[in-house]
Amino acid sequence: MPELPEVQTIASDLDDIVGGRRIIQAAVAYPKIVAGDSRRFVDFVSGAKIEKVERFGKWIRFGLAGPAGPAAMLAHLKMTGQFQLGAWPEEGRAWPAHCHAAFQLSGLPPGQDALFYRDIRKFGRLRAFDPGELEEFLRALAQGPDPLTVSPDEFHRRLSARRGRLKAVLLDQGCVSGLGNIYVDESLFAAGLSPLAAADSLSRAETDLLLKEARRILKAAIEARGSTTSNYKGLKGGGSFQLAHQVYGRAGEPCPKCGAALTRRVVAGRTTHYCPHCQKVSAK
DNA sequence: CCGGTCACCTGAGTGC
DNA sequence: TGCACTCAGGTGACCG
Repeated sequence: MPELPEVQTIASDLDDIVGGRRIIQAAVAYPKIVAGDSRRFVDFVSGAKIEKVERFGKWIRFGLAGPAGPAAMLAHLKMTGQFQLGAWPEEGRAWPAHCHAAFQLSGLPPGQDALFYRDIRKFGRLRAFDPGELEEFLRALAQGPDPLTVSPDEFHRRLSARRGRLKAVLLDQGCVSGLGNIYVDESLFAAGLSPLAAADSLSRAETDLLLKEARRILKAAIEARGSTTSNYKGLKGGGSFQLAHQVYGRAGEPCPKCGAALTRRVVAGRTTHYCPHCQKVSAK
């Protein structure tokens, strides 16, 4: 579900609401939602203090201080993952619908004392790490730099090193991390570049423009708390950036720049929205 | 290295 | 109403 702006919103809401609290106890209702052994996961996080919550690509990282020393919990929401507050489910009490893990937290009012991980499609995963494991996991993950902070030099270098289509390369989290289907389509439209262009065909001026437009869009989307098109919401509510989408979900409507009908077709296995008239394959 | 397809799951929307 | 079918913001495995 969520891409960089939505994950950023969720992580920031989490940091406000659960940062500094202790995990009194934890429970897992659907063990597959946890990577590895779910009882070890519960043992690992129980009693730990949540130091801070941050976005890392499309991952959410909970920094933990536990009895066994510093550690972390990572969450990936995939398509439909969410966090929400509710009442800690005592033994035998029903869980809220589609909730698969729960964390009872210190210092919250009764009835709102538990953080739930909810995920309709169950694609998301939670995982807990000690410091060594985390380092190894992040190394294996080999996630690319964040588009909000990558330098124009490095962005150009990374695109130039790849022979795939622009759409596929921007979706690859090993190239840059955080972009997904919506924001790739919106960024390519803003930069006037075709999703079908070869990534290594772009001039330096074109990669500079693409990065500049992607950042402008991502920042505006973060301001708007992300895009809500079906069921995304942060702990403090959903976002409104879907109202600013220029091409995503607008196939058949006139292009905001030239008036030609916007197209949709599958590129890199994903539904792709673009203007066939003003998104060019590169002038290099 | 690259692209295409499927798998992982459930629910919403559409057309008959 | 019901059923069949398609689609969804992600990613990883597999195949040619």
